[in-house]
Amino acid sequence: MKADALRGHLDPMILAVVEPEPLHGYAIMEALLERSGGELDLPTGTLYPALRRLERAGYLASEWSTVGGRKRRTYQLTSAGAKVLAAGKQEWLTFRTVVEGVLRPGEA
Amino acid sequence: MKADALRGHLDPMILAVVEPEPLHGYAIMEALLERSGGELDLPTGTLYPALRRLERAGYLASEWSTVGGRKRRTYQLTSAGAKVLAAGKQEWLTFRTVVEGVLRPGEA
DNA sequence: CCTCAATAAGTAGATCGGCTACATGTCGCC
DNA sequence: GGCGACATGTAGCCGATCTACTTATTGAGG
Repeated sequence: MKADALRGHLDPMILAVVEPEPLHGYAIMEALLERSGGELDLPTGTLYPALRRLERAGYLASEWSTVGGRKRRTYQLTSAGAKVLAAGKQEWLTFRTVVEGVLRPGEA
Repeated sequence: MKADALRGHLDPMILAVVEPEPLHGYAIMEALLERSGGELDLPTGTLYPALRRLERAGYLASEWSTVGGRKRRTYQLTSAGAKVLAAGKQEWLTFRTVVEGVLRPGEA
């Protein structure tokens, strides 16, 4: 999967995995990997800046903790983040309709 | 629809609209607009550079003509372009599976 | 004991595609 | 004459994602 296909779609995906329960960065990586069937293996240089961006935007809130001697920063969805996530899901449906309307992917 | 959501998805869409018949730039814009239900209104500053990029890459071939005093550059899909288009359609299906696996868009 | 993989979080800098804004010119209609 | 649709193009900005790097702890295996 090409790198820049992700552009603009990553944010809602991150918000989606922290929706059911707060997770720390590394766990978010693993959750994305699992939910995508192993396709979405984000480099840390993508994920961590993205998390900070989403926190600055007010869509995530973070808290430090220490588990087994390792420091974790756990992120949870804010109410603003929940709204953005819902909007993102709608936008995805629109985007999908647009692409498939143009691509007609059935026509191999 | 956010601007950079298009990243990496525009190329196959352009190739798709010239697949059935060669079209000139302006007609490609209109075709994309129509096939997308009015959602995909590309600025010329996006489309024309993209066309040149696709031609440089060998996926499109162009030819000038004049119709009603207006100069047109008509693009047609090359065989290399057809392969890339087919691959792009497959990649789209993968991408869609990944996003929906993570997003679970049904869960509003 | 030492090394290496996994866990955990981060930064600096490059890349590049789509964007805004601008430039050029024709045609047909009012 | 002027305006909107037709038609093509360039210059330069923006910013999300990437590569490559750094730091640090824990636990397993030799």
